[in-house]
Amino acid sequence: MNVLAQTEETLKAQIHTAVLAAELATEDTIPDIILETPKDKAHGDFATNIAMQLARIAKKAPRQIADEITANLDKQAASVEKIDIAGPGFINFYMKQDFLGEVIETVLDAGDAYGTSKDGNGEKVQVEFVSVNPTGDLHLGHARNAAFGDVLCNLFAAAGYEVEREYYINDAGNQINNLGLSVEARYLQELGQSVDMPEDGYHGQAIIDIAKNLVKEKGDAWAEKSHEERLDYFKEYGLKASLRNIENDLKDFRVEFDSWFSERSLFENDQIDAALQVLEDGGYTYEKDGALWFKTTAFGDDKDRVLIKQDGAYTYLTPDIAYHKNKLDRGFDQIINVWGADHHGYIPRMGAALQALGYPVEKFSVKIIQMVNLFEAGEKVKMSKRTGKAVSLRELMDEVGIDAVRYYFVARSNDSQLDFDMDLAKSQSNDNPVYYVQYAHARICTMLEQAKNKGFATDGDFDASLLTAEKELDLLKKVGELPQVIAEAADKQMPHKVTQYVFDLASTLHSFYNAEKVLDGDNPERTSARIALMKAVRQTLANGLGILGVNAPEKM
RNA sequence: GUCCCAGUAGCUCAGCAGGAUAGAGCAACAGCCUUCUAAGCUGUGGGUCGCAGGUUCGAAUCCUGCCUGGGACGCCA
Repeated sequence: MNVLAQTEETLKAQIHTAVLAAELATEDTIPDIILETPKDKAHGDFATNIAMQLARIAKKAPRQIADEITANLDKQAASVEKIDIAGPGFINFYMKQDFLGEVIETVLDAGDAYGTSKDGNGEKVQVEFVSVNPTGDLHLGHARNAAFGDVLCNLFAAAGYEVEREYYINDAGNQINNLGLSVEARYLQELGQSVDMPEDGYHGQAIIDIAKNLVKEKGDAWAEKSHEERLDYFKEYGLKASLRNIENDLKDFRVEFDSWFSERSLFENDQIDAALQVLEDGGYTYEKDGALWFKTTAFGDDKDRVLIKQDGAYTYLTPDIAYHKNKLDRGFDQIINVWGADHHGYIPRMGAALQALGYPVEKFSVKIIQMVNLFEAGEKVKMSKRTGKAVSLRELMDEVGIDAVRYYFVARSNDSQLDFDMDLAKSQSNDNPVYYVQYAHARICTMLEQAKNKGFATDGDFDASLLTAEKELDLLKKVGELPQVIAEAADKQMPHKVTQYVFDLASTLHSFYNAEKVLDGDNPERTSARIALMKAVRQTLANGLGILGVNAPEKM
């Protein structure tokens, strides 16, 4: 299945055996053999630093150790052509030329499944992301969260985890009241009344649109009703409309959730009181100043947190504790939350809660997505809920394009802040690296089309050993890396590794394309091999882009 | 004051479970289209890896302290 990994495993095992045979270490003292792919091709196909690591154990000079290892290595069994000892004691392995020969067949046989693995062992992972309050449009920052979360889930799925995407709907808090008030104000304004927006109102365009719709559907019927009656209705109406907008926007952004979890359902099922009871029974709560407190300091938090306020209402934390309890009770091996940087301070108290409830805290983790800074006309735009001034996901999709936005947001580490230059994204969208990658895919598709038109066989047998040009070997090696890239990106939860990989592969393809001709009537056998190579690269690019949720076009 | 993230080329960022001369894109400069898509390729220039210590055969990577920028420290959500 995974040619490269198999080759590496065999080589590692042979090195292991050689070290023992040379009596440089024992089964107990031998370190893990680490193989790396040298950055410089002059250093071979694989390299290991084992000789340096053994220096202490064997009490010999690294280069001497390296000599002894190579003398004891079964080159034949490891498919090694040549060995060099270099630098301070690196052992460089040059593999027999055909070690990459099976790559193409492996890729073509696996098709869309190439790159996937079973590393995750079917472990059940749940990722909760976006979870924006249903009080307006999704904006720039949410888009980053959505792209990251979605690609992370794709990665988990590809790496053999069982993954579920969940959106937590905050439909029970104060903000729903504010939503109702905001819709009410906009509604009355639509009807020509001069009404101020509430202090904590939501000023975005989304609420205005909702109010317009209300007027269209119901006319001024609700202006006559009592404020209380109206508010009740507007809250529900606003909530439903907002959720519909959010779901639509996300769907168009190619993000679909398996589960939408309502905060209210926790109230309705008494799950909050149940969670509180467990905390109380554990002796983790106390009353002070007319409020109920949670001793999060017992688990390393800065200060204790209020669970029930003086006025008898829950704080935000309380239902959230019940929510996370609910998640773990659903039997996930891992629950991952994707949060904005402004929520990072919330992690210790959530961790505290889960510990107090008796869950292993390792099952819970949070990925923090750093802020997105918006630049327009060279100036940083301050985003604020109050003014509603922010670029929405919808605008981004319309003006920049879905592929470009998704790619852009997962091109960087989630730990780094991100500058988003709206003018650049709009005006120079052709400079976006996503097109570079897509172009590589389209280029291959054109070649394959040409091959058909010119009468070359595109499905026949081929001899992979004819692929000996430097650029061909580069491509084979790169293509062979995908399974490890996906496995590592999933394991480290770093989607941007895939973005980088796909870019590198595209670069290798473009370089090959400019150096070698694929369709050559004078050399039909090599042409067949190259066509097969192109098909493998195309598949690999498509699979990588698939993980990113970016289209792989056949023409550009 | 405490906590989190970042500080690497002119700009935006990779690299950080320690390893060989620190990489890419953009920008700059010089080349490459009668030949499968030039949204491409090839080459050149450009770096005290924030600063100072420490750990070791070896540190951009690990530890400590400091500096700078951003974020968080609510009986808001």
